[in-house]
Amino acid sequence: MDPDQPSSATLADVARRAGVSLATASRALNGSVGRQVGAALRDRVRQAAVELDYSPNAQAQAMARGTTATLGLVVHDVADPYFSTIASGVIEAAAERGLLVTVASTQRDPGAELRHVELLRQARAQAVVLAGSRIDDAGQLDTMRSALRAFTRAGGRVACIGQDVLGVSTVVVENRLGAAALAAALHREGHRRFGVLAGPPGHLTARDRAEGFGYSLADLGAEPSPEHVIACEFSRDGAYAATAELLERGRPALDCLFAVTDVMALGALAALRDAGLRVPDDIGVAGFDDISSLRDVVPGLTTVRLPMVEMGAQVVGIALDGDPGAVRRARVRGEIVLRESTQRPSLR
Amino acid sequence: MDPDQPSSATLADVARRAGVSLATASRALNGSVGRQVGAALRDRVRQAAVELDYSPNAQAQAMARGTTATLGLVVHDVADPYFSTIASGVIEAAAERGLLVTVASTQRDPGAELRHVELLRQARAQAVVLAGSRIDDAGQLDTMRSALRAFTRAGGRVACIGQDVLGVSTVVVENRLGAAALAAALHREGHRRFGVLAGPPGHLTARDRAEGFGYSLADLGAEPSPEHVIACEFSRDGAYAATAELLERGRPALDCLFAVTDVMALGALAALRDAGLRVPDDIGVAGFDDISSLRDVVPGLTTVRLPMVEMGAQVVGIALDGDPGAVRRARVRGEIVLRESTQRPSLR
DNA sequence: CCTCGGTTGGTAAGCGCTTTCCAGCGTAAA
DNA sequence: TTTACGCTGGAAAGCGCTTACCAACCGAGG
Repeated sequence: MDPDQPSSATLADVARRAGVSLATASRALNGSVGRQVGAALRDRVRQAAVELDYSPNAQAQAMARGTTATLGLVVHDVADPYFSTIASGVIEAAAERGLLVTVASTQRDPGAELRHVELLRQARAQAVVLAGSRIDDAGQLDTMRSALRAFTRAGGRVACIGQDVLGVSTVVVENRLGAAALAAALHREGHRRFGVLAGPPGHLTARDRAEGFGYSLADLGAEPSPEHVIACEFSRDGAYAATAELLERGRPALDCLFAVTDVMALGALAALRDAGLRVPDDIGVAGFDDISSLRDVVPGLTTVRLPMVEMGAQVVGIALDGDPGAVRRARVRGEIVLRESTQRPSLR
Repeated sequence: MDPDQPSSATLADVARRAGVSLATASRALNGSVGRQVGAALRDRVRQAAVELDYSPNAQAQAMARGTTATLGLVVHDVADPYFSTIASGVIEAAAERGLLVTVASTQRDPGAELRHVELLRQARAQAVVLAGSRIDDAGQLDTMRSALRAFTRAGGRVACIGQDVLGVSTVVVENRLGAAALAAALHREGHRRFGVLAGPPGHLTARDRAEGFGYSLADLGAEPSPEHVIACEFSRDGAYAATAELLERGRPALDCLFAVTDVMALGALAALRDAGLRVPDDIGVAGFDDISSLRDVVPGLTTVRLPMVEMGAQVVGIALDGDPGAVRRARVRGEIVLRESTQRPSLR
């Protein structure tokens, strides 16, 4: 209790004060399995612990027990509502299991992602959860695979949300199906001429969504023309720029623009607005994800709803439950949400 | 390298393989200060480490060194863009210092907040950062104060973002000033009759903003009438309900509605829209925070911009730098951002 | 040639816990 | 009464590192 000695009481202090052995103190406070401590001693130990304001050293416990109470979450960007919502689900599910979550935000830098997996290995996290699209780059995928293998070899568990390309347990997001269903729904509403803000070329999530959308339209005989499928950065600004460029190349006769994320759709909306086009009257816009804080935008954004909180909770289960070696998979499908942004009066 | 023995190589393994002592291996890999290891031995050790895919056990290092590389962040709700943006700043600044960030989301439960501070103490985190408004409850504040004191007594550092009421280092958000300036700006634009969606009664951030707004208006002779200052939940839905209720009580002759956060302003906008009122033509709406993903909403939301990423970075500095005992303070002011949501044509 | 300071490597003592193993004890079974 | 067994408490061996402290050994200065 010495105020200027910055270190807390140890179990040994507690044991001494309670007049018992270290073993008894440990058992009284953290009750190892199959062992009882006499009521009198137990209370004396607890009392001593309170008096000394004892706080067990989690590092020491981890060492002795050989296991930590940590789960690592690696996302591309916590500030992005998609990831922060997933993080929310992960943190909640982890808390229910008594785990603390270490969050790393890589800003889409594959190197940083790798470094964080290694850091989490050093931290001996029980599991690492990778959220965020993979990139189509064999080298990078390989490096990540071996980093993850090293992690599991050390006894850790791994799971990811997104594409099933790493050979680990995965919450597979049915991006292609969702985008295809969206395309079909829009087609059903009368849209025929589509533009696609397709995101970066190698970005698997972006690609799956763009391709699923395109394939579905092709089946319906309304495949978007290649010059209306444009790559862009995976962000609001990227979509804004791409949309602006599209408009500059002469106003295309499009019914609807599909952006592979809601955030990008927002950028498209802004660009269209700045160009003097009205949505949905002049052109429709659809997104993907159904970010909750964006549900109130006007016009209401047609999108594919992903249960992000549940996905976060689910990936924790997939990572932690079941056989350590087993590779488990869960699939989540998006739900089409049609709102005003695609309700073109002229198509009614 | 035994594949079915799930535990990684230890420093001892590395030392053995390199044919050196534990001490030398440790020094070669993590170079303790003021000690050199001969080049030949050093390389042999590094080589052995690579061959064994050695990964230092962070828990063991923490024990031996007496310090961890962890920072704890406690927020009310990671899914809320305000907090996730702050988290982004915190995580980035922490990463620059080689710290991993453990994020806890309390869902606004003061008990959970307390429990997490205790968990972070057990984890011997270098610092804990508390983001999120305090509640005006002497008992709760006291409990938190003593939890934080216990944390610092154990050698940890503490800082928070928001109100300076816990006696710890704080990034003080000038909510009153910001709200007052916003009120003045709106008054200057011609608004006179204001309504305020004031959030929950004890919520200090909500209160500061609502009061700052009201006081400023009082100075200008335009104090909102008490029945137009309504308490509500600190959420989109809370604001929606409150706005709807306000409208039900007979459509008030208001120029402008001030919601104490952007997210609440969104709820207000939705309620007004559902009631058939146009913004800004029939009534203006202003928020607070300037959430970036909301910058594209239509009508553009007048608000007070808070540099949330910077605040996150700053609170890390405040927590970690300088004298351990010192209580430091930084102040951040909001910047008024006038957009269309308050540009009432009739007031021009 | 001997001593001395500066290096570099090794030995071993922790860091704060958990848990195995053992001893002592009271009670039930024989 | 003796043997056995179930309980409870303690001693001590780690868990995987870091870091005094110590012992060689180097070349340099006396």
